[in-house]
Amino acid sequence: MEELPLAELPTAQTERADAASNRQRILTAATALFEERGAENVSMQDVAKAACVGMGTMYRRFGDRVGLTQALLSESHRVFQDEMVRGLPPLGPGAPARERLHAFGRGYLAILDDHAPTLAAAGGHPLLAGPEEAYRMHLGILLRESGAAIDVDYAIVTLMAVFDSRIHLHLRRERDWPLERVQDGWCALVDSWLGIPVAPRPAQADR
Amino acid sequence: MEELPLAELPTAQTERADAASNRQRILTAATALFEERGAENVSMQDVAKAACVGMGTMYRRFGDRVGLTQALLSESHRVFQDEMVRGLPPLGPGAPARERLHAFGRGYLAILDDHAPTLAAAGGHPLLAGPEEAYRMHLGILLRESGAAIDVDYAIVTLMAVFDSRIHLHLRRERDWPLERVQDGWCALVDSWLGIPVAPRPAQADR
DNA sequence: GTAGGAAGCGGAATCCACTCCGCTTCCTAT
DNA sequence: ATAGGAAGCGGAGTGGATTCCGCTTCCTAC
Repeated sequence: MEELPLAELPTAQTERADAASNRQRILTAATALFEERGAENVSMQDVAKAACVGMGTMYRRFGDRVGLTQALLSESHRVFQDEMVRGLPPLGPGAPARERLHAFGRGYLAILDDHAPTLAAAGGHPLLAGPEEAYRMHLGILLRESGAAIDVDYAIVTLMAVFDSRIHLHLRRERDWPLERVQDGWCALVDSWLGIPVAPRPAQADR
Repeated sequence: MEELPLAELPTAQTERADAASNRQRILTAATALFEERGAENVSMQDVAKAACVGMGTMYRRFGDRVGLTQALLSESHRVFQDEMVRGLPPLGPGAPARERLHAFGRGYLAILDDHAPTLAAAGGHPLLAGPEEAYRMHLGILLRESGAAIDVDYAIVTLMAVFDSRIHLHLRRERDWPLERVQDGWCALVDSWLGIPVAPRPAQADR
């Protein structure tokens, strides 16, 4: 079956005890602060101070702000990726490629919807940064499975480009689109790539 | 015919003489520095110093780094937008919507290809920042003209999302895609949205 | 139990984008 | 010509991410 690298939790193992405790302290502090004031009003200093830790520690652990943010989100992603690979259809194996793609998009966008502000404050991009490799792969497998005669890698780019947190926020906040419209749009994009004529507009074909 | 707001050049008129000369000085200095060292190695300070101008002036004039960058590119865009609205087919009026869309994408990507590093250093996004309104509108008109039964606004988002400079750089540099592959991909995306079956892969149907 | 060195730590220093504000320069209306 | 005030100016100041590096703490091998 599919062999995807799950978002790896940095299980201690090679990690020194004090380091592990610091990581935890930082994550806890960051979660609390982000929730309390919104990520865009929290500086790395703030987190360090709240965690009683120096800047060096934060950066040794997480690399940069994007890294910290991703670590914060990794739990959601681990769960989601697990459902993707091992869960029930339509997200998990068993359903036809198109259904799985739709389920994936709706799920991913739902998660993104929760975290877009935090992500936007950090500035990363899903297509480019780290742990989303698994998603690219998943999409690739399903698109190929569907048999459409397309440049699959480019299709993946288009499918993930709209996962940009800034774009998502723009649609949701500036333009006031309901999440469902974004999700429907994404599913329509999938259908386009698969060469499926035109879901005759929301007769609620799926979901 | 189409009524698009061209990228307005800040024609003096209301602008004081000293201000105009400073603007020019800044643009010249920025162009030179960006070319010389690459935009990512040039700070706003550097530009101000080279232009013999204070920071206040730079920011009064251009708002922020994205603004400065856009001003630098505005000439290319003005020309391109003019061709779009008044030029010859297939980019200009006269050709069928699909041809015009393809020509638009190829042209836009060609420009982006020249300026992606500069844009990436500034951090803006075409979908979100300023003068690209005209492009959104243009795409909207053509997509509607084509008669496809789609969520045109969402389609526009997908079409412009891949104009992100970071994504473009990623494809061109990290993945080493030739520009033409990106352009072909974009045209295929258009065709998908238009419900055009599958250009049987590069038999060079258009361009 | 302990020495040694790798891994980790703290926080000051650096680099930058962007803001603030008192001073200066245009340009227009007299 | 020229006064008045709006528009513009410079550059120090602010806040935040990220880096640097000398010091400390683990933990392993004896």
